[in-house]
Amino acid sequence: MATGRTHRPATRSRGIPEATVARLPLYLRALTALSERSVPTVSSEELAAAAGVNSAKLRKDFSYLGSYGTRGVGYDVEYLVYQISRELGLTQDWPVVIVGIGNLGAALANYGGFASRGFRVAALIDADPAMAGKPVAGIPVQHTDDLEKIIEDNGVSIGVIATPAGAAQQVCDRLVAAGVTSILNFAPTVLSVPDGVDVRKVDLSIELQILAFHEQRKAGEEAHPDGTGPAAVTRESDASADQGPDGDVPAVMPA
Amino acid sequence: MATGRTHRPATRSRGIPEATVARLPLYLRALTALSERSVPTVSSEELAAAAGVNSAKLRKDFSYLGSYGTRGVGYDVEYLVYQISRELGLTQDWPVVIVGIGNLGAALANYGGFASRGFRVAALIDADPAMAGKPVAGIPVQHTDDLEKIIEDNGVSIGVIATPAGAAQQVCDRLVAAGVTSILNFAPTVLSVPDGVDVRKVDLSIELQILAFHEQRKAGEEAHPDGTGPAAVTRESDASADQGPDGDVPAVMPA
DNA sequence: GTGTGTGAATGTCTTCACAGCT
DNA sequence: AGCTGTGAAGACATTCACACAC
Repeated sequence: MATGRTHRPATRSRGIPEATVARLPLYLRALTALSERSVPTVSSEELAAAAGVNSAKLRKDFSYLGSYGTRGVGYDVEYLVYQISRELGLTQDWPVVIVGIGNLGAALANYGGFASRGFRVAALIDADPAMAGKPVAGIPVQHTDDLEKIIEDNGVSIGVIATPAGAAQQVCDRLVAAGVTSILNFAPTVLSVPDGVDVRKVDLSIELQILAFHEQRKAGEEAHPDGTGPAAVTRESDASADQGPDGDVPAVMPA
Repeated sequence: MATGRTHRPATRSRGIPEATVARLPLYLRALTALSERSVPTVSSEELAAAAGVNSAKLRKDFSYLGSYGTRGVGYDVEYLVYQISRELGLTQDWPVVIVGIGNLGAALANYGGFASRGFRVAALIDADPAMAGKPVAGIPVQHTDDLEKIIEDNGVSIGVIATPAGAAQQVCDRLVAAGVTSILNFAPTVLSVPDGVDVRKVDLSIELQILAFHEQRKAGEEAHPDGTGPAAVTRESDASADQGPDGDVPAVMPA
């Protein structure tokens, strides 16, 4: 299953921290915008503001890549764009397949940010025979039966799953068996994959739930300017259980 | 990533760790599935496997909510579903507006995972006059001109931005001025918001770039048959997943 | 003077391992 | 005997603050 791995030995000095990797695309976007406006150099302070992080973090992140700045001056925009692109592997072309061409799949297929970042939609795949041949975003949809051939013919190593939850694991298994080693999963399910396959997961529902948590907290705390927040946790007592400011009525929710 | 809140003051002593909050929806989904199969109790080990995390982490997470388990036995499924729902604020109804009804906005409007989790699409808003009145997912699209009125009339506090990048900040400003305090941003741009407004961001392009980074690394190091090679990843990230049992399609993406 | 690069300090998250309850 | 709940240890991430290069 997806979890795993009791042993991950010490990171060799070569590795870039995961948190840093996750921010590189952010910096890259900000730099690209500067590049388009022909801005030659930028300071950590300015770039950090554009990327929405603080400058100390940005400098620390860049320090893992190397010393690409000039003290007293800042960073050369074009040079940094290249270095980050290279580090992320975007100087090469990544063919990608999208499986599941429903509302979401179509939206993804139409997404313009692909080509500009080294990604190319190599194929669209759907299980519905009625979809086969229909062009979406200018690319004809192909049937799931041909999935393996499509992967192999195009040398695809990155797959995007936009199917309903029920189909996701099966699609995933076929993708992996055909040679895909990185998966971006939009289906609301936990995928299990063999070791060495990378899965990232995006789900609207989770994001909204996290927002709801903070939203609820705001509402509950606006009567506590001192920060004493609503009721301390109900340790021990499993009977009473209540803490929210507004006593909500029970009833476990439906699915 | 996602901004937990632009700058949370140091006064956070009673709170649930952000990392834990981000996993609660995951547990909730696994529990909901168990509930539907009428499973009465579950151990931390089993539930952890279903949610794709390890059991120590899960127990620690639950310990922040209270002592809801029974030693030697496990957790009562229904009870936990209720407790987590309440903690996340899902026992109440959250009206949500979606702004920008393009491919992505339509996909979001059609997303089934809303209602099942306490979210209700109160309105769809688009700047294109040609869209006005057209029903998407059974809900008529309204024009941007009426944004403020819609927000106020429906008591909306959560907004979803699915517009092109160029329009996002402006839409955001209007949402915030009208009273929205939580925003889920699908546009590939950094939004600036006043203190007290919570923004989370979902960006397809970033997810793909992170995958490309690891993919490149695998390719570069595949000469390590002894296992010294690249760490098995199976990422979880901060923008992740969830949802209900069958066939919902989540969505995401920038323009 | 200006702004980078980075050790050291601080804070957060995960994992371990076991005491304690059922 | 079994499984939770949690201090303590460890890994990881962020922030501080300043020496150093330009």
